[in-house]
Amino acid sequence: MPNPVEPAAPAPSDFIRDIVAAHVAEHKYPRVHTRFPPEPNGYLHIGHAKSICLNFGIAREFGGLCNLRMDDTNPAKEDIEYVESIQADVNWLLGGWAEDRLGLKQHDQTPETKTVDGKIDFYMPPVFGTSEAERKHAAIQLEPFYASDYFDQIYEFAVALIKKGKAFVCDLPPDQMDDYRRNGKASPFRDRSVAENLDLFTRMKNDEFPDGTRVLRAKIEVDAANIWLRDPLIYRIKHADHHQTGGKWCIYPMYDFAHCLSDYIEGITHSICTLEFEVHRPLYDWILESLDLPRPLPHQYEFARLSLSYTIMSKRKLMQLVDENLVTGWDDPRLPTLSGIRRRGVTAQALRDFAYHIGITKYNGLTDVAVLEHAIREDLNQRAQRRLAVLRPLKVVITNYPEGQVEQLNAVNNPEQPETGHRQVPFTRELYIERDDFAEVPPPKFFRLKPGGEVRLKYAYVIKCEEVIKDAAGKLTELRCTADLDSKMGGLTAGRKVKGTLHWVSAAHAVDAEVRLYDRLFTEAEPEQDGRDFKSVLNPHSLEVLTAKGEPSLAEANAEERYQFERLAYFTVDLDSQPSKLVFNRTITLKDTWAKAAQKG
RNA sequence: UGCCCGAUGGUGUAACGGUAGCACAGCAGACUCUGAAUCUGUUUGUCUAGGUUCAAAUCCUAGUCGGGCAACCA
Repeated sequence: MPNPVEPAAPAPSDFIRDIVAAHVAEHKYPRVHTRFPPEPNGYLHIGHAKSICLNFGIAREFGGLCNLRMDDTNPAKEDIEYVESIQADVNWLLGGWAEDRLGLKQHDQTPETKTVDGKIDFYMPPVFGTSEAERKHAAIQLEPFYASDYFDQIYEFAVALIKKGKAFVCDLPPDQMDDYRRNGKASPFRDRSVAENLDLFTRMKNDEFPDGTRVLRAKIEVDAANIWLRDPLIYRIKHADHHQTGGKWCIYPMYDFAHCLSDYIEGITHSICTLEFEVHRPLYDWILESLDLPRPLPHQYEFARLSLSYTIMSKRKLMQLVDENLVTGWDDPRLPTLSGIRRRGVTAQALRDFAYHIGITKYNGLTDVAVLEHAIREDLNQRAQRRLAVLRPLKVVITNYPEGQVEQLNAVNNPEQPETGHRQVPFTRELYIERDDFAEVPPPKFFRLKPGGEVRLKYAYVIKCEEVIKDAAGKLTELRCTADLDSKMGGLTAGRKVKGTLHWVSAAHAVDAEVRLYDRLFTEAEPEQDGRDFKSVLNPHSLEVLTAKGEPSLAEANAEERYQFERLAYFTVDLDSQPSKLVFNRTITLKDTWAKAAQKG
C-alpha cells in the first residue's frame, strides 16, 4: 500500500520547545526525558493526542525519550479496560513516527534503590528503542510504567518527609479540614511529634483505621495565598482493590505527591501538563525540594488543552454518551476518542499533522474543527485509492449500447501516486449514477445531467439524456440515454469538452455495500455554550446508513487501505465488515463547493 | 472573593525592541475525464488607557475581558 513519507513540515517551535532547546544547549540534563501520564479512567481522545504529539515530538526532536505511564493512584475510578485501550491508542499514534522514543519497562521491574549519606534514591530507567519483533525475540515483556509501581517508594518518601518534620497525620473529618484550609487555620494535629506521626502513618498503612478518618498532610504553610500550599493532603485511606496492586494497600498517595515523585523516579526532565495544574507547580517543587534528592529534579511546564468546535472533550461526558447509548461505544466513529477517530478511518499521520498545525500556547482558545478536517483530507487525498461507487442509485440505460456487451475500462487507482497503477472497471448497457447528479429542472450553473443534456461518464463515454422514465406515482425511475461511442479514452471524440463528469457503476456488476455516513455529532460549534446541556444539541443526522452500489473491485477492499469514492468522500472498511457483507465508514466528505453554491441559490 | 494565568484578522498561531507573517475558513479567478486536488489573486488583526524609548504586538503601570484553582479526583 502507498506509504507517503512524512511531509517535510518545518520543525515546530513553541514556548516549551524553546525551553527544552535552551536546556539542551546548556547541557542541563544528560538526556531529555518526557512522559505521557494518563489516568486509566477513560479512553484517550484527540486532546490527549495533542499532548502525546508534544511529549513524543520533543523526545524525537531532541534525541530524548518519553515514558508511557499510567497515573493510577485512585483505584476507585480506574480499570484495566482503560489501560489496555490506552496502550493500543498510543501505539497506533506513535506507529511509523516515534515508537523508538517510547520508554517502557520490563514486567516485574522494580526501581533501583540506593541510600547514600542518608539520602534515599529510587531510579526506574526505561527500556526503549526495541521493536515488537526484537522484544519477542528477546522474550522480554515490556509494558507501560505505572505510578502504582512506586507505591513502596512513595510510601518511603512519605516516611522521610515525616522524619524531617514536614508531614503530619491529621484526624480532622473531611468537611472540617476543608473549612480549616479555606480559612487558613492550622489543624489541631499539626504539631504532633515525629514519633506519633510515624506510628499513626504506619497504622494507617496497616489497616487500623476506616476510610476518611485520617490523612497524611504536608506541613507547609497554613495560610498560604496558594491554596495548594495550605498543608495539602498527600495520603488518604481508601479500602479499594487496585487493578495493579490488588489488595496490598489501603492507603493511596494523592496526585500531587505521587506525580512529582514518579517523575523523579523515572528520571523525567520535563514534566509537561495542562494549564489547570499551574497552581500545583509550587507544591510539585516543594515536595521534591523537601526530600533532599541526589539526582537532578524534574520541572513542570503547562500548556493549554485542546478545545475543538462541534466537539466535547470531557471524559465524563463522553462516558455519558457511551453509557446512555447515544453512541455505539467508546470507538463510535463520531466520537473524538482516538479509537473512534481510528475506526472512522483517520490515519495517525493526519492526527499528527493536525497536532503540529495547532501549536502549543497558554491561551485557551477554540480550534475550528475545519483545521482537523483539512488535515484529514490532505492526508487521505495523498493515500486513498480511488473507486467508483454510487450512494443513491438512479438507473441509466444506454440505448445505443449493445445488450450483453461488457467492456473493461482502465481506471486510475490514485492520481496523486501514479505508481499505484490501474484497475479494470466494467461498463455495460445498464448503469447506476448518483441520484443527485440528475435534475429534471436544473438550477443555474448545474453542469450535471439534465434532459437533453450531456455529461462525461468517468473513464467511459459522453452520454446524452434522451428520456426520463417515471412510475405511475410520478417518481423518477430511470433515464434513457445515448452514448457518443467514439468519446472514450483514445477515441475519435475523446477530447470533447463536456462540463460535467459523473461517477457510475455497471448495474450487473455492482457489489452492494453498507455505507455509514457520519457527520458532526453536534449541531452547535460550542455544544455547552452558556451552560446548555450538550445532549440538547446532538445532531440527529450524525449517522445515516445506506446501501451503496460499488464497482466490483470493492469486494476485495481491505481494512488497511483508504478509499475515495470519487466525487463523494473518503471511506474505510469498518471492523463490522464481512466478505459477505461489506461495511464502509465515511471518514469525511470531499470539499463540495457546488453544494455550497447550490445552497446559496 | 482570594491566588494564578492569558489576550495578535472570523478561528488557531508567528514575529523574542526595528517591514505584523503563516495556516484554516471566506471571497474571486485559472485549470480539470473528481464542482476534488492543484495554481493565482484577495477581504479582515496587535483588548483599552497611560508610561519608557529614536522606535512597542513585544518592556512597565493601571484597567477591561476571558480562563483556571479553592476535591480524601487527576
